[in-house]
Amino acid sequence: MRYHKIPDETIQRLPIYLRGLLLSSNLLRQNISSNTLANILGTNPWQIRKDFSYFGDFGTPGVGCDTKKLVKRISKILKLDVVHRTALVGVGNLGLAILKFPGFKTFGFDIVSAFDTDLRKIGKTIKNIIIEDTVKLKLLKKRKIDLAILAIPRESAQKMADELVKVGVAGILNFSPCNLAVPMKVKVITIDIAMDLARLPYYMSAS
Amino acid sequence: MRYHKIPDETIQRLPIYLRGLLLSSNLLRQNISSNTLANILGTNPWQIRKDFSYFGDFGTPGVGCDTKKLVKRISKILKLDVVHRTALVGVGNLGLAILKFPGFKTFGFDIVSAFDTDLRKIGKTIKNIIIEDTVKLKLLKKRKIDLAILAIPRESAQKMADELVKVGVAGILNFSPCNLAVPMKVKVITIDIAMDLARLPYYMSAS
DNA sequence: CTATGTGAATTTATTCACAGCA
DNA sequence: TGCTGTGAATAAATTCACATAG
Repeated sequence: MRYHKIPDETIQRLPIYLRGLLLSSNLLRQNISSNTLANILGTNPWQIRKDFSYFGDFGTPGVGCDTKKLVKRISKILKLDVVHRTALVGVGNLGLAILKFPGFKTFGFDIVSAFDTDLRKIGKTIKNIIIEDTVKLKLLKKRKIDLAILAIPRESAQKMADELVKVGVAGILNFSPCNLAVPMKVKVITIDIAMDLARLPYYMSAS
Repeated sequence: MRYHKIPDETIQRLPIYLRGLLLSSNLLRQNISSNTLANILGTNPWQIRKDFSYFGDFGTPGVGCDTKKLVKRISKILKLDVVHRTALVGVGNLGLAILKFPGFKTFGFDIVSAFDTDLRKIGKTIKNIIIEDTVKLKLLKKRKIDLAILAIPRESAQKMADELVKVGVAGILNFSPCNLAVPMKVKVITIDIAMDLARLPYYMSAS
């Protein structure tokens, strides 16, 4: 099954695998078995083997998979093998947390611009990035930024998304609790923290 | 199909439906059709109707579904019909954002305690909540808090999760980029922002 | 003897299409 | 006529079980 379309669910899991592999390779492990990886991630080995089977052989039976090779291959599939110049829109508490979070760089995301509407914030510098006025959003095109993180209140989210689309952004990570209507060619992934929290009680044992 | 186990995927979607319904009822709409709701949320009507069919009749053919009734029913299923006393562990940038975010209350989550290890933060008050030392985590039991939001660096996440389990927490919303090993009876939902961002480039059109 | 890779079997979810009700 | 609710049809994902390779 070497030549096969990778299912969407597999794509969803690849970043998790990548995380586990990087964690493991930090420990200077050269090879890893599906069992070990499953343990680290809290999944099962079959799933991992099946997922990997969609894009080629890595494993040596009896030994495991070459960690570095796997990392490279998965990064390539996810297009994380090139640096993605990213803009942050909305430098509130959440925006700040995102701006200061070191974990993005690991996966090739470089936040190079930050925007806000608040005059008190505009002009300030955080992590070597000057916060600029959102009216200057068209700078994104010049700066070759095609990815944006949207961390603003719901009320203005759709409007700002429209602006981002206009200046040529191809992907948006949206933290506003709402659906964003965008052209088909633009991909939006929404993280709605309250929604994830809202799933918890259902699964919690009666207390 | 009135008496039927609700599939997991449906449970995952219920909070989204709830969000849409609340949004819609804010507009003083009494009834809503699966088509309208699908438009708001960016899904399709069949899915919604199918999902709703697992737990009873709401709709009036030709008219739509009673918004209020639906909200009540979904809230009940997700156990969001009671207030959940919640603790925040880790008051960094992300923790602050969470603490100040008003959206949790809508779904019945009341953040009543906050903890940190940083001596400079302990004792400070934010939103009427005094930040306490994590060594006092056992207070959770006394305060009848069974739900925790964990917003701390990965290095200490597992250790803190162990503590939380010890003091009787039944659910954890985990923002650390790692799997948490917990007893089966405890439910963990992990939000790994970098992981979600890492899925974006794959879906972005070649730029 | 251990761990991979994958067809086949099973389970689960999505989509369709339409009967039936207001 | 418009919209619901749901069996049936389709599609997809997960799990199993085992042949195979080091």
